[in-house]
Amino acid sequence: MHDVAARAGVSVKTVSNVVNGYPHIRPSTRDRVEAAIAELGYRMNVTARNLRTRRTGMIALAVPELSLPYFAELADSVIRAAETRGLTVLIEQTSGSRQREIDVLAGRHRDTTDGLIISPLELEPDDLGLFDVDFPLVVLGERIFGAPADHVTMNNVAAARAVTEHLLALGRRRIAVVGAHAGESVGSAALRLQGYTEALEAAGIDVDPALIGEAGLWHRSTGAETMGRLLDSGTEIDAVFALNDAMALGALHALHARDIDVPGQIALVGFDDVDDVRYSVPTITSVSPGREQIAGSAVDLLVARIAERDGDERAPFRRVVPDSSIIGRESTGDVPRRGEERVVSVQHGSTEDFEPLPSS
Amino acid sequence: MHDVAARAGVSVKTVSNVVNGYPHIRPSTRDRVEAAIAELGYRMNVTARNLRTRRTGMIALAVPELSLPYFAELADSVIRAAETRGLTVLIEQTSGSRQREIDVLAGRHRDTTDGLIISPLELEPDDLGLFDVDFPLVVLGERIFGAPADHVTMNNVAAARAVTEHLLALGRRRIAVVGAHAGESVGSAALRLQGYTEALEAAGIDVDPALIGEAGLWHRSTGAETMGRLLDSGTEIDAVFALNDAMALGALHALHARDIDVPGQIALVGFDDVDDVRYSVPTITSVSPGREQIAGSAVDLLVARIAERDGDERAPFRRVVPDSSIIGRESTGDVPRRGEERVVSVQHGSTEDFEPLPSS
DNA sequence: GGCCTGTTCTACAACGTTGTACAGTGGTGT
DNA sequence: ACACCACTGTACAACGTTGTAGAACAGGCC
Repeated sequence: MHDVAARAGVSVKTVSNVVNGYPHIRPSTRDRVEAAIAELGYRMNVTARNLRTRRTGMIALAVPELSLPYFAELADSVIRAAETRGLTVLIEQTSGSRQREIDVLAGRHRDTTDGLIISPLELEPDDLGLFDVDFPLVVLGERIFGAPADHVTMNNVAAARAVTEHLLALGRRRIAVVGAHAGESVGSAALRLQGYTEALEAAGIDVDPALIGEAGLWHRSTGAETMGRLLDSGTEIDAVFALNDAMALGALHALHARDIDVPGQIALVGFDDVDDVRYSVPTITSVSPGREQIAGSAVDLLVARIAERDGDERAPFRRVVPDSSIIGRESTGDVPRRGEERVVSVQHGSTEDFEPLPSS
Repeated sequence: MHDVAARAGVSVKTVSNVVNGYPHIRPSTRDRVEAAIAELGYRMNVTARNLRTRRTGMIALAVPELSLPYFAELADSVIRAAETRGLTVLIEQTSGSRQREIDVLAGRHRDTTDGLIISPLELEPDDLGLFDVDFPLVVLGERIFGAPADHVTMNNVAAARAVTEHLLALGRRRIAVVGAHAGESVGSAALRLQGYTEALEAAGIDVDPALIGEAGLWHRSTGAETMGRLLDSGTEIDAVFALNDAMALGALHALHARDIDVPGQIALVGFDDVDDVRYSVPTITSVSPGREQIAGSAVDLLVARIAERDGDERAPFRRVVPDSSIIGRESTGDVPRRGEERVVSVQHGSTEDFEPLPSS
């Protein structure tokens, strides 16, 4: 920058002003500076600017694992959303490690990023205090409610209820669940199970514990195992609600291994609407939680908090729930021809302010 | 850092030395400094250090899209490999845009990262000049050979040949290909097709153009379409070699839609060994290109180049080809029981120095 | 003419580290 | 007794940018 200034016959600060688009610059000066920049092939040193301005133009995204399709697609969406707002994304894999999630919240990337979007998998309501950080933060997911940070979450209960109602409407009565977490009252598992329960109760059907299949990690393998256990138990089953798509794919695998026809004998529904379920055999009906909206809202909320950083006004914490919808496919016999799909129902989202819960 | 120094009664530089583990420090001094750090809750400003040292501890990874499972899994592996070496990874999605790949090579993240690992999808041998950059660079993939940078690539020809030989050994004679790129002489498509051709010729079988299915983008959807076209063409087919797993899954979908039994009527093999093919119905035999090794080698090569930056010695450019193997599964009838898998064959990799090709 | 406002540019001092050069201090070998 | 070395710590000047304050000038208004 010094060299450019010398060559253009102006001060260093003027070069800085030109580069940053400061308006009050005589056109002739601007041209001279730009010419000098071009001739010398000058490029701004981003690190120095970061140091001086205390901004980096990067945000961190902490997700469990990219090898899980849901998070890979989420990361994809967040990166695109950030890009349109001029931000770069740094991805941190927490790998199902509680300590890694704590590290990230403790500000592992505080200096190199302007803010953090985290999708916690291991932290619990008891850890609410950890979310009281001094940098812009947006929380994703259903594990943590009431943290002192903006929150983007899915329409879990409503969507799960709609899924169950849909299966009931199709005449299914013995609806198994794959992926329950016994004893949990928060998290996707609990909320989706709640929707399931509500739908059954509304229909006057008792929840049969024999139909509730546990699965700790929500992977394809655990989905297959859990489905296998349910089938081997001898319980009568005519439909399966897998609490996410990975498990639905695993469950499908287990059903296939036992020569059970889907949807002929057993109907199957997943959750997340990842790309995979559109190409499995048969294709799987799933809940589309509004991934683009989740990513877009998360980035927007974070950008707003980053902008807020300079002043001293703090907007109230905000919770965003995007619209979700059930995409009917072959596994529920919802489509006339193979490969087709149709929106079976839509659950409307919402946006609201909330008060953080006190942390212990 | 000033405050810490004052509190500990030492100079700022001494604090710096303590933080950076400089050995010649009296234990008592070290203790005082560490106590002061703890009391004040001091944390080093990474940006300032980056500016001063011209190192960031971050590397960039440029891949087409995270929503493609192969790249999501690759990113996962690279992140883990980098982590064990104390590096953080910045992911750049090039989204199948030529311009984005050029931007990254032009040094979009030059200041914020210490080096770049790029997996080009759009750049061609004509663009070789773009790879002559002044920062540490490692190239992945089969599109670019001879660039002035270290290169990690798969054992494409050998693996494809082995796949084809395996299908021949199983008695298949009408082996279709899904995903060919007509007219290309570089890239995964050309190399894998070459392996296919070599195997057929070695077996004294003519290559039938009617069996070669084109597919531009290697997605599930294109795999399904291409498979559909091949089947509708009426050509006799008893095996399919999909040039990647995404297309294999799409092809499986198309086969299922026509009630064709796999492997009864048609055997199916993919390439990449992504997690998906272990849970499809049936499970799909695939080439495992050694993803962990690719990621590990790429990071190692980059780390070596980064270390080289200070001195003026330059090691010759290096090409690493990891071992690959064929994992036999249900789609080729290679396993006795459902869900099992076995290594059908292994192709050994190599490491060699090479001279870059002249760029036009 | 004097005052004010707006434009254009500059000088200086940060931002928070680390590299360099050097100054003590104490021990060792001759 | 002296030179020499290893250890321990310090002062200063960078790294490359931007915020701040203000100078110089022009034009408009009373």
